[in-house]
Amino acid sequence: MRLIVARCEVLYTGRLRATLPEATRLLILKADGSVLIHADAGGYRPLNWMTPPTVIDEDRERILVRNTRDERLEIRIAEVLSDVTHEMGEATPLEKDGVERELQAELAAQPEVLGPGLRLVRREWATDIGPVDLMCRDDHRWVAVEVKRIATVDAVEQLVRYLERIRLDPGLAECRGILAAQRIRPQARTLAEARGVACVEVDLELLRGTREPELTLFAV
Amino acid sequence: MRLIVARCEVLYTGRLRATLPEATRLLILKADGSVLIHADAGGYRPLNWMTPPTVIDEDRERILVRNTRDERLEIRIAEVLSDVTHEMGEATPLEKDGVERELQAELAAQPEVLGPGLRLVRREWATDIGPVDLMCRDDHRWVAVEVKRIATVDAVEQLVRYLERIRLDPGLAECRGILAAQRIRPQARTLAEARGVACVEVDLELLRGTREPELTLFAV
DNA sequence: TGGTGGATTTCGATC
DNA sequence: GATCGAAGTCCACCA
Repeated sequence: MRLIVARCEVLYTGRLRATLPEATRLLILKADGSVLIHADAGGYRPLNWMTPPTVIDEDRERILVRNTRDERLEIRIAEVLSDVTHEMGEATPLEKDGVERELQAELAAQPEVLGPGLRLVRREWATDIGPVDLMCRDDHRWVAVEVKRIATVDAVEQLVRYLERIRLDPGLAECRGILAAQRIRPQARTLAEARGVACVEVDLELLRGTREPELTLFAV
Repeated sequence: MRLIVARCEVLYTGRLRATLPEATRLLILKADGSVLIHADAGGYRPLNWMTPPTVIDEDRERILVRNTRDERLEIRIAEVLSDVTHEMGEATPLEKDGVERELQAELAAQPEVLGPGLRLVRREWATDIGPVDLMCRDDHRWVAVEVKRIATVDAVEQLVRYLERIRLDPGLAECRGILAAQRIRPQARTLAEARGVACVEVDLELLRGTREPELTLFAV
């Protein structure tokens, strides 16, 4: 990894055109061909960047980065303040503990929190336009469940599309829908009501807790 | 801006839990409180990060970053290979030339590419659920246009929602819809057809060119 | 401050 | 390779 601190001007053309007037910035050239340009503020996203694969041409005044899709990042160097290279060794991947995925797993394990008597029939129930997250039953009807971390109107419409398809099957014509999410936006709630879809807000921490009662019972 | 190259292990808890096993990485501590952890590969996105506002506690073995929403980034330092600070001065903002925005501007300037006789009435035509990108007319009817860079089924449904609202006005009851995009996904095209919405794929470079014909006529 | 929609979204799974 | 949905999405705009 090469780290350059330099006064520079930057021009990007590709999916859009963008220019950065001359200022001091950090340039990161990664081993895989990634090039990032960071200012000393502005959060986690670079001002400009180019993702691999790239070809990098460099001389004293300019670093030109190109990729295979006609995108072009030109860094015009006015003054180099620092230019160091570090060997970093191999990359170890990030391990994450789900989000929507985990929510879906918890709800699959305890569907009754979505409604009395609800039991799981299948996760990822296939329809011809894609899988519904959970297919369940209660004592009377089939229930299709769409799981989101944050549910917007899009989630409602996604579920409604699935329901349209599911109900084409005579045996599933009475299938109802539940939108389950950690958070349901007001517009989504309104649309869901209009479309006859039920909304359930669920608390992931709580779900985790109810599955391992011994952990919460003896917690201080 | 402070740049630290160190062997370290990282733990994030907040919206999810994530761990990074010990390896050599670049730590960036920005003046505004942003903290980024980058590997020597993997494109423009940090492995872990924290966006401002943050509180940073540091000692020899550990950097602990917290924000106001119970998120927590703990960097356990095994060995510091480099630790430098650079003054970067104030940030000059990135100037960009649209994307969807520019596409919308080009189509507003030459709506006839969307259909014969089409003329612009208003950009950002207000409805009670948000603005339609372009409202036009041809010789017979009103035409609502939704502009996207890439159009998915969501774009079709967004336009259909607008049309529902627009047609409530008796003078606009006959309004038709056009989905205009650089690229229209097959599913979007299918749904658009089912919903009676027209699709037009447009080429931004071509639009730019047709507006400045002298540039293309005399190009080598 | 919260909601909504765009992004050079990126990223991954799946077909 | 194309497509579709999720993301610690982030981010800006607007009420």
